[in-house]
Amino acid sequence: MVTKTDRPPSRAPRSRRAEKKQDKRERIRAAAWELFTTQGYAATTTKQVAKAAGIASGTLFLYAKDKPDLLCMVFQERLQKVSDAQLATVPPGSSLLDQLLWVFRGVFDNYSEHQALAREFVAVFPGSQGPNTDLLHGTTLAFLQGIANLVTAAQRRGEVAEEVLPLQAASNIFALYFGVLLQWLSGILDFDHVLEPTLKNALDLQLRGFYPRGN
Amino acid sequence: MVTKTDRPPSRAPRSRRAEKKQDKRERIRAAAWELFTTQGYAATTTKQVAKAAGIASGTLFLYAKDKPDLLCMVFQERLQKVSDAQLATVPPGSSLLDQLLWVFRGVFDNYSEHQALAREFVAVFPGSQGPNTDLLHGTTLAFLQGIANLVTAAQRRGEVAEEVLPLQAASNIFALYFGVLLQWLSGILDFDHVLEPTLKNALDLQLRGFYPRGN
DNA sequence: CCTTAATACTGACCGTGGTCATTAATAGAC
DNA sequence: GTCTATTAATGACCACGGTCAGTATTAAGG
Repeated sequence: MVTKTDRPPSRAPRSRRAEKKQDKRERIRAAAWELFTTQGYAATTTKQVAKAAGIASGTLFLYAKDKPDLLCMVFQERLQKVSDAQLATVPPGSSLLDQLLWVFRGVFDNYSEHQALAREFVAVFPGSQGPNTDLLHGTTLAFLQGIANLVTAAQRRGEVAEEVLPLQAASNIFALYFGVLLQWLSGILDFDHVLEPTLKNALDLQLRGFYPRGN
Repeated sequence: MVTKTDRPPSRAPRSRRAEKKQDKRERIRAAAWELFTTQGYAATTTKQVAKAAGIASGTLFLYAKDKPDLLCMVFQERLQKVSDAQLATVPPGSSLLDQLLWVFRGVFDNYSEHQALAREFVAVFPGSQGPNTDLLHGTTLAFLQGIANLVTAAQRRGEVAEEVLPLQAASNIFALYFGVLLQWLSGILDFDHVLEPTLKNALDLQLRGFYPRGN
């Protein structure tokens, strides 16, 4: 019998260690999500998360720099998924505005499922650091690129002027989205008004600048 | 002698209490600023601030809800001043873009004088609550209105289309400014590039949408 | 197999922000 | 002035996030 544990890690180092580490990561993420959503972020102690994940209290901080970074870990995965899902299913025939609203609707809906936690997240994210926060920044960048791609496509359709730089446009759009997100989660804005008048109006005014000049 | 402590607080209740309270507020603000700027926000304990202000540790939390709110207290005053100063001295003959850059230059310069602390501030501000944070929100609103006024003036000059809503415009502009601020203080952006290419480009693209449509 | 180096995990420990029962100060009524 | 009600200030106290010296686990070489 030559089989069984034959190929020692040919390239992908599925070493015992790496496997266990990945396992723990997942357990931590799951435990944090569960506790944060049921008890709230502030009311959950890091030691509770550690215990629920089956690790010692100090071990947690080998996987997240601190509590904020832990929260980012949880959201990184969710945002990654939504962002990919929405960008992949953009209605092809629609205007750029409608496509953007489609994308952001997905994101906002995702946040709204756990509004309290989302609130903590946006409160914490701008000042957060650490490996998971870095991951999240990467996700955000990919999202930005996705929006830029929508702009490029709109240019091909002649819907947007050639001289508009797609990434610059995406950056502006993202800033508007983020501003509305902050307003909503600070309680200044009600969820019912987020997408429909508020974000739409903001984007409308920005997109005015995209159209080919009326010559 | 009918003088001396004659008028009992006719309207403005300059009661002994209110006076002392105001005094303490100032002492706390001064102490916090001094310690935060010299030692850093994280390295300064609330008890240090209390001691430097000449009050007991617990008293501090009668004037600020928590440490973040204390930081907001410090910045509220500074931002109020800069914002007023810049809005009051806007170059009258310039384009809207130049006026906006004038205003934001003042704000950015102000932040850059204490970059490390500014960083902590923007990290903490979005999630902050409490009386001082509320004050700061008021200041921000006034600033927004100031920008809206610039837009209105530009409309009178025919530089901006009539159908653009000044407050909507101000809101979009502010979102762009805030985005750049976050980028800078997260280290993504160098200060030398903040105003000149980055913010200017963002505003340029937004202002395109303001101009009266061609023809 | 054994040995050694490297990596991962542990949990007692510490300083902090923030609370709250208690005490002090002030305002107003008489 | 004295008494009482209200508001402000105090600081001992506590739970938490985060650290780190010590221990266990795994990988690699012989």
